[in-house]
Amino acid sequence: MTKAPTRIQQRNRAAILSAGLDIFSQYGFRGATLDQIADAAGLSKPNLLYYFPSKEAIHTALLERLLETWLDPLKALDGSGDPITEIMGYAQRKLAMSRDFPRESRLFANEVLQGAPHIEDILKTDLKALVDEKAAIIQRWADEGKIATIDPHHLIFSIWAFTQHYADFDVQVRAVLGDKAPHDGALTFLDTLYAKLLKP
Amino acid sequence: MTKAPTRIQQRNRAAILSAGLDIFSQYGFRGATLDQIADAAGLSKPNLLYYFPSKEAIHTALLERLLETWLDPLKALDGSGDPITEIMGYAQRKLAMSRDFPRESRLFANEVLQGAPHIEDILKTDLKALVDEKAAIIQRWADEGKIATIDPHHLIFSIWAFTQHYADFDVQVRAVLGDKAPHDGALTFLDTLYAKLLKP
DNA sequence: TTCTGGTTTGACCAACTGGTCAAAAGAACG
DNA sequence: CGTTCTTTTGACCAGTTGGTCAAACCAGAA
Repeated sequence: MTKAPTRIQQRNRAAILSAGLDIFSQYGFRGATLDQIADAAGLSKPNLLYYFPSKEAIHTALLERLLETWLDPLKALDGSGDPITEIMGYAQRKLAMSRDFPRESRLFANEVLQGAPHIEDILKTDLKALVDEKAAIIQRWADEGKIATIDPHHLIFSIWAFTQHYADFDVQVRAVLGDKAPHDGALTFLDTLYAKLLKP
Repeated sequence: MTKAPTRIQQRNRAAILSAGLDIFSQYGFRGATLDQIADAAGLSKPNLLYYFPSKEAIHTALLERLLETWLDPLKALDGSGDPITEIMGYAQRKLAMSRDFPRESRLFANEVLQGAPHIEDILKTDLKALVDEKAAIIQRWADEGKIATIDPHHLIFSIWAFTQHYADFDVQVRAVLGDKAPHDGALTFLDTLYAKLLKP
């Protein structure tokens, strides 16, 4: 039976995960160093390795924690709800995640960009199953004439691409827009875009 | 006066740039190693450093070569052409680049994801100027009633996001779609999407 | 207070990193 | 052939990397 973690353990493990998220999301797995993470967490390197057995363990813990919540917005798409409302709601939730959890989005982007070495299996099983299930719902809505006829998979890709773009390419978006906060305009655009696309 | 490069120089520099593109686009600047690049180029590490003075020099050369052509599709957007045709043509050219030059797309994505340390200035000057210029054209078209009223900057972002998604998140797209070639469906979807969005 | 178990650290290590250099090995050309 | 210039390489280096370990430190229970 595993013992309950002490207060110190909780605090330090949390600090390490937060620091790891900062560093990994910025430099990718191979580009990040334990020294950087330890420094950002306010711990010495040996002390960091007292809480996590290896660099890989930190990265894995982060990815697992991320994947738990990453797919929630799509899971919440309800086949018995109003089609337009459901799909637009999904896109809006995804955009909100991009605004509220940009580091997580970039961690995921880094992982997938580099060939998804740690999560390829999950993508091929869990993610594919979830997407296929929701795509079938969207397809049914199209067949019933409740939304326009479009390819459900590419519809989902377009939502991923557009919403995550504001987190993953943040520097570029800011460089082009200047001071203006990007997310307000993004939300308006997103609403217009999918309203027009989905209208039967 | 600089001498003309020999055949060997041309061949080896090209091999190094191709190998560097492979490695940098997969691991990012910090994650890539000279040994990997040298190995992929079929050269020894000292020999590689005979052609490029440093790791950074290879990376810079790649980014410079990339930026020359990366913005061409947007530059080609013609303010005197037919609005719908011009914008849809731009999106199609971008999607074609994603299909034909996925490594370049991922090199760019890695750079921007990691905060664009080497090209932030270019983004803020050249890229911003180009985007602002084309956004003004699109805004004019909207004001003249030739296309629907939308935010031109976010329209451009959406085109970048959607088209590059197929190169940058290739592993994820393949994991979800299985065997099916993604680009055919993507092109059809893209055409439908922007036709509906832009129709006044 | 002592004892105990969790916590922290300095010193250390082998492997790898980007990069150097002198010397050897090829081309090119008369 | 010999000469000159380009190309390639093995040996090497200092700094960094992920990771280890014994010893020291500390919080709390008895």
